[in-house]
Amino acid sequence: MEVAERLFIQKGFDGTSIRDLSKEAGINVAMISYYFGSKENLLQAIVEQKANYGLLKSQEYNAMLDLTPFEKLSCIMDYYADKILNNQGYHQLLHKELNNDQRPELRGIILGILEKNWVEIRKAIQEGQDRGLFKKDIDPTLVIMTIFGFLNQCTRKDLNEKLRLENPGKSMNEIRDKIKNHLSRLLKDHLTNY
Amino acid sequence: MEVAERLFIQKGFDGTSIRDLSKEAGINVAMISYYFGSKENLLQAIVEQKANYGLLKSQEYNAMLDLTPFEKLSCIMDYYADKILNNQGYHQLLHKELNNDQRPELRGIILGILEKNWVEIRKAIQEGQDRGLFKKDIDPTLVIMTIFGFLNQCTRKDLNEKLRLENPGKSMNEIRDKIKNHLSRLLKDHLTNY
Amino acid sequence: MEVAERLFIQKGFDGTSIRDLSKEAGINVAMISYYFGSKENLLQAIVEQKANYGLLKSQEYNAMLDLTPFEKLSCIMDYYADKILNNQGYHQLLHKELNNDQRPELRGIILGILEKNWVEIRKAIQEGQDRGLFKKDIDPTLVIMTIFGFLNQCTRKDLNEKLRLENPGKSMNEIRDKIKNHLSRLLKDHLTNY
Amino acid sequence: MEVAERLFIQKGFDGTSIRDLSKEAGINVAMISYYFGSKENLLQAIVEQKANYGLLKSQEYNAMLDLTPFEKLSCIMDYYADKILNNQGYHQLLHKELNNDQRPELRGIILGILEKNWVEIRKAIQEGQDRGLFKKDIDPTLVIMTIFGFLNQCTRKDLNEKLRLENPGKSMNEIRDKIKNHLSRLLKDHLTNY
DNA sequence: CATGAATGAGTGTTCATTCAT
DNA sequence: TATGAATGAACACTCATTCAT
Repeated sequence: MEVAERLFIQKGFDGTSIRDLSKEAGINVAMISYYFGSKENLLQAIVEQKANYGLLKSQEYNAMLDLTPFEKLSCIMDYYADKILNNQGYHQLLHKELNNDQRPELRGIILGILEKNWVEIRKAIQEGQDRGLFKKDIDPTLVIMTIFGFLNQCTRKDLNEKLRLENPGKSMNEIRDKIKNHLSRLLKDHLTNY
Repeated sequence: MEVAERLFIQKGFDGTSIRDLSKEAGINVAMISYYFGSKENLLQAIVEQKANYGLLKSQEYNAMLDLTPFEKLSCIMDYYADKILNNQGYHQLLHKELNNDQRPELRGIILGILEKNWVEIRKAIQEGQDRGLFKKDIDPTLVIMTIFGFLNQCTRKDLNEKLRLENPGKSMNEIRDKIKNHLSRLLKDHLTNY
Repeated sequence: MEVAERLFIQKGFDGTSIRDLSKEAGINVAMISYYFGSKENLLQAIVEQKANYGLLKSQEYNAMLDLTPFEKLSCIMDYYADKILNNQGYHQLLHKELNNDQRPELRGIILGILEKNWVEIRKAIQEGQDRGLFKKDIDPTLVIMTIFGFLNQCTRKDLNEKLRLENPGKSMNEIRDKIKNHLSRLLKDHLTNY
Repeated sequence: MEVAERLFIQKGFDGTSIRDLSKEAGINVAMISYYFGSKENLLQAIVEQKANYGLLKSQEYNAMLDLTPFEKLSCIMDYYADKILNNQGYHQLLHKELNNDQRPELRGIILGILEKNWVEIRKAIQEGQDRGLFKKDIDPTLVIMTIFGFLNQCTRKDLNEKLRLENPGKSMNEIRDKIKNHLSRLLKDHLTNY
């Protein structure tokens, strides 16, 4: 499944044959059908395996209760940033399948996965707005799109490379912190009544 | 080529056979190889045809000379927003191929296309920073990633739908204005020294 | 289709691969799917091509009007005997598929073909019975089963061989006449009030 | 083996996979190879198990010594009729494999089985001819082909159904008696010098 | 004795492309 | 310029069988 995830991203689902997969994984071609039933099921299995990768565990969320809305939002964003940046390939896979009409069932699953991620962030934003700490005339949906749109860009290999080149001497962790800080500051500027 | 663009997005490049294309376009299967040489060349032709779609024409840019950096940035963003939102399918196609290792030549072309879009925005941001109107401790790259990341999200069909549902009674143009306003305000908040 | 008919009999439909067919027919493996859509359609095409092989042409039947019922029956039987003995392979193919639950549509077609053959014979028998020339206490269905059952046996390769060995010096035509005479005499003995 | 017999008739030997068999029989896929060595051996085992199903036991035959040749023939035919009608599936299986060139060894076995059935009938016919009770100018082979050809037709599912519909209210046993009577009367008409 | 895992060979079908016309 | 016919290669998948346990 690890091999498949990688190849599906590199060559696309339809562009990857089970012979490619079996050769790369060092297994027999029949094994994919044997274990997963079909190539398509393999893709679905990959997606579902990490389905809950970004869902905040309830205890983590409860621990945030005494934080300000912005701190909370910032925490959650950091959380998702880490999750996405640690699973860049998987995340790209999700988005590659997202617009594909050929596999509507899988599409539904992916939409469900992504939707979950939205909920927590939306809650935090709306709490801030309700408590008068965030501007009220801001559409949370557009904000969330901004967040995930930005994190999405961070999974692009060429931009990863660009960031690395533009920040010579910085470790991947430092770059990652930069990304998180950017997001945090961006939203502070945008949401809060300074 | 229009049919191909549509099908390549709906079903992916490898998921679309030239028989699908020829049937949908009402032409002979041999025509694609005949005119384009190969299916891959067809894809490349599609990409290259619109290659310069987002490049500001020089006269448009010159007309901006007397604008403030932020007005200039805002203009350019509006310009790209329109271009991208009017060519959502094409834009998705670019990003689908962007991570595909199978067609490195095409990948290079796409990177070139996207890079052009960056340049103008980067110039405007840096001008603002140089003239002390924008905060200096902001990384333009991250800002540009934010902009295009957000516009990218706007090409997702499911999010198009979500926006439509969340803004009942609003026309597509009004929603588009909302998107542009969000971008403009987001960057004003983030970049300028209020 | 000739090659397919032969191989389907020799090795069975499922026992014959399209690679067998293409090699034997000297064509490309893709041609069967190309022309017939599928291997199953090929089988169906073979069956349907000869579908009316045994149907008496109306003018032939009209010419029989002045014959006695038994002469008429005898004529028809001779007719079918020739048709079946000239298409032994095809006839075996029909019976091989007749009990196969896997291809119900084809089964229906075959039943229709065989049914047509019954009608004319039944008519002749019943005419004889109505005119008091044939015994009335005989079930036409069992008689027809006897006729086709016997002709069916005649298509067995091993029995063909046995008949040839038991009738040394006789040509295939002479053996065929013997078969027809047997049928004719058998039914005369059985049906007529001597 | 019972399951296999049924499926081999329904779907053909090549059309039945050992997975079909194992699922239907509720056993492990490896069991067939384990017990029978191969799928082909399973088929052979099925055929051989009932190989002697139609062979008159010697004591039964001896009891016939004081019967007339026609009574004897009639007895034997009744005997075979019962055997075949009680094992319609098996009988069909034999005939399906009879023309299959793929498994010559099995073919030989089947020919041997069917041949045994011929011998007793031929003996009875020839005894009648020798004793001047049956017409001498009749070819026993054609008579036997008529008998087994007819009984063969009786194993066709569609004709079973047809007979049932044409004889409403009659039990299967009554229909079976009708079949036997037909055969008996047919041969009396044909063979004896009334 | 029995089986789940595994495999190489083979299945029918579809592929992008070529070519004579 | 345009196309129907044809093809070799590749496709996802299923096959009967083997083998360690």
